[in-house]
Amino acid sequence: MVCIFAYHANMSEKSAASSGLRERKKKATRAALTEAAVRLAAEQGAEKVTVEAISAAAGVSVRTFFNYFESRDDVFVMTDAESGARVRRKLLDAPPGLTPLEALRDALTAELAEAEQQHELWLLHAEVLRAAPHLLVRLLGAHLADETELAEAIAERIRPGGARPGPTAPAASDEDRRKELDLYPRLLAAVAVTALRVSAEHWCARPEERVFRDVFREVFALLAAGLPAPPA
Amino acid sequence: MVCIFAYHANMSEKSAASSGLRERKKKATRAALTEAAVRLAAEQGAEKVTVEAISAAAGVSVRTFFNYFESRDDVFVMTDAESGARVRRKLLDAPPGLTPLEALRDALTAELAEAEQQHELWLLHAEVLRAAPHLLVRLLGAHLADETELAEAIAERIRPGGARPGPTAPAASDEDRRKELDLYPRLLAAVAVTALRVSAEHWCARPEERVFRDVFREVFALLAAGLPAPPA
DNA sequence: GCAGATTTTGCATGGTGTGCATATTTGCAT
DNA sequence: ATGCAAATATGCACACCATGCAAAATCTGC
Repeated sequence: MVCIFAYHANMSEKSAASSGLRERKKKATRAALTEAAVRLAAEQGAEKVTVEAISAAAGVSVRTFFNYFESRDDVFVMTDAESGARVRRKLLDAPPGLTPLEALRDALTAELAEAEQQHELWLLHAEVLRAAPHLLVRLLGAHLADETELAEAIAERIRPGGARPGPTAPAASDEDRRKELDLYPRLLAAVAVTALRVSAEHWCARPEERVFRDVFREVFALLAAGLPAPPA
Repeated sequence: MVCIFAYHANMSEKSAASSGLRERKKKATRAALTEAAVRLAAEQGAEKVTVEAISAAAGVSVRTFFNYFESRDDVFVMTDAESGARVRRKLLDAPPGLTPLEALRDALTAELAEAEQQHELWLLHAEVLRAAPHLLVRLLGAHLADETELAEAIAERIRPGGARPGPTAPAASDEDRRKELDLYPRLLAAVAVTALRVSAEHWCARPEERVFRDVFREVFALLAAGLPAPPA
């Protein structure tokens, strides 16, 4: 039950194509489990779905399920382990003329475009999460796990090379890395993740009214303007 | 396992002094359970603490534990059920000259001052949560539950009486209430909660450097300025 | 005190999660 | 192909989590 923050350790260990079949089979099993879980949850409600049912639907044993997911709830999170890394890469590669907030907005926009490919399952997933706030919290937790790394990328973009005012002791452990982070990168990362969530929630509540990108851009415009009171 | 979002239903039902001893005893039992849980967790790590141990330390049966908390993890959240209501009240009572962001900042500041009273246990709690990110996520979930209500209060402050542009169909259910909310109040509420969290995390990482209120005010200043890139 | 409501408790039951030993599958070199 | 080493899947045992139910203990108002 160490949990949430380590459940893609499997893939990241030697991720890059350590060997074809093994890697592919693991990805397939993992995908089968998540898809089975989401489809079952869409039918009968997330709380009614047991690990046994999911495992059976995916054609593996219950024990194998727990080899892939630390807990039952984790299977409903469905986070792409490499998504965070892509966003950070895009952030660092963005034109230097952009403000941090703009660069972050564009990086997230690009990532969202890629996520649109699994459209159908994604929507089903959203439906499940709406009915089970409990699981939505887990998803937030997954995003939270990426937050510190995103903050580090932001800090790197602002001050390439890592030069920072103040004491520059060499930081090794995770704990130390968190302490070394400035307030601004942490805040920007956290606010960006929040902005993404609010955009998603608001758009999900009225999907027909506007396309998602418009909501997303309005949110970032509000942030850039300092969250002014809207005109009466 | 319905969870997280309802675990203070007990007290809010008839909260206001339905009868002296009963109410006091319930509060005492609940407090004893949370305090026992936090102290045990501080000693041996949150994951090692069983419900049985907590119940024993608090002098009640295991079954009684589950009368107070929907799940084992909930005991570590330690959220004051009335805190959200106080913040909303303060927000609505704030001087009309303040911007929404300023009013929210002051309301939260005032609430934090009250929370300082349980200083010692609060710090112990922070220590436990740092070692168990899993539980920190639960706390975020608790805050998330307050978020929608906070957003409603913000909307009310902006437009007293609830007059909003667009279709004004009477909204009854919770689902409908969420749909009716504008983007701005939702965003402001979410960002404020996030700002609070980041402030707390940053301060906890370097408690000796600055007092908490200073960190908190800097965060809100950054938000009001539109999150500009910090000076090199 | 007493009747009625509330709370606590023990017990039974089923789902969740982990360690360990074993069987199977895969990668690789021969 | 064949055999060996590493990784993976599985079954089983066991502890913990969580809930429903009925009986006992406690509190409230009279």
